[in-house]
Amino acid sequence: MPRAGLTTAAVVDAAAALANEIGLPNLTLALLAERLGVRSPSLYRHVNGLPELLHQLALRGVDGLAGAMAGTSGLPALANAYREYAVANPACYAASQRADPRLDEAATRALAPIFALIASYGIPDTGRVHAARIIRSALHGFVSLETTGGFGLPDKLDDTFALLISALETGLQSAPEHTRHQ
Amino acid sequence: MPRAGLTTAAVVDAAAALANEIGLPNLTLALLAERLGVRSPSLYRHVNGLPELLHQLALRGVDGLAGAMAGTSGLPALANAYREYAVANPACYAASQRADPRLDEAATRALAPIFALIASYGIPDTGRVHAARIIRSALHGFVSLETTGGFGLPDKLDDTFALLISALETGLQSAPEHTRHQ
DNA sequence: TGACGAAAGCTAATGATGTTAGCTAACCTC
DNA sequence: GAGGTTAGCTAACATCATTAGCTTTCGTCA
Repeated sequence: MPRAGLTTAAVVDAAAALANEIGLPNLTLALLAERLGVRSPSLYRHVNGLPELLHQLALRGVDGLAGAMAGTSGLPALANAYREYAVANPACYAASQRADPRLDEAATRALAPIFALIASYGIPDTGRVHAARIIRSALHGFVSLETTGGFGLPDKLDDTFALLISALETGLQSAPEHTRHQ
Repeated sequence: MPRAGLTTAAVVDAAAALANEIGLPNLTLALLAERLGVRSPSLYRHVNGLPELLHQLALRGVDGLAGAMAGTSGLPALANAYREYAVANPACYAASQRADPRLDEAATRALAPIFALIASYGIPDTGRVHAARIIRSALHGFVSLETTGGFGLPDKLDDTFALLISALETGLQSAPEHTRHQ
């Protein structure tokens, strides 16, 4: 019997692809093993169980998001990069949204482009955390609803997203006055 | 052996309470049965399996959200009602966000207050679907991040939410011009 | 080239879960 | 108080994650 020649990276790759196809909640080690032409206990040579595999997918999601946003400049470019990554990798994106202390470091890195953007808006220090949360809320909310089919008909979603971005820009520019109030 | 005296409503109630405590993904029929002092097969007398139970929770979430928003007037009141319901019932809220054709009717009802609000903003017909999606994105994004612990420290989250609402109002008021473009 | 050791993948087995089938006894009704 | 309905039970099965331990492949080094 020939070997499958798996590696940790190959297993996580396959898991990401499979989860993106069938949805993260439907990802099972049994399915993944079948897809890889292997029995499920064999996966434990490369990945330390399902929770660990999910953590790897989450890491991939956070890093992928960070990489997608890293090169951008301006809110529209950043927002489009965020959305494109999430739509192309819905399972990794979903995995990355689970709270996990081991993700903190990568998450901070992923947030850097957002904070850089905020700084360029001239928002005072005291308002930056708020601004970052607002941007994340808008982007995550839209992307989450889009990838889970939460919007009814996906008609003209691109237009909605463009409007969301411009509303966000307008809203953020009006924010500094408010943030000084607290 | 005395009977537990369960009903469908009691089972769903307990499931909602339990799921709100331990998180929707951790809800299991075995745990629910234990909580109710009953063996898990007995639950099938009242609920047709786990998927059906999750559907009931989703229905509860949608209806609860609709009820919370129904009496409000103005975006801040609507937004606060939305957030309060979701924070108080995180599992039902999470369940309600799964795409499910059987939820469409209730979902449409739940969206009515949002469309009523939008109409009062004087946004033209062509922009209302966009505006509704934008409001849902902002609210769902914030609430989703809050309830899953997605924001790091929950410090001053109330302030962030207030700022999100005012940014949303500002952004929406600037939207009509854009919506006419399409 | 050939032996040796690490480790990839296997089978067997265990415990948790959801689910179905069928039994029994508690309750409601007449 | 008798009889039927049905709530809750036990037994059983399929699927899953996971562990233990065996086998055999493969790289390495004499």
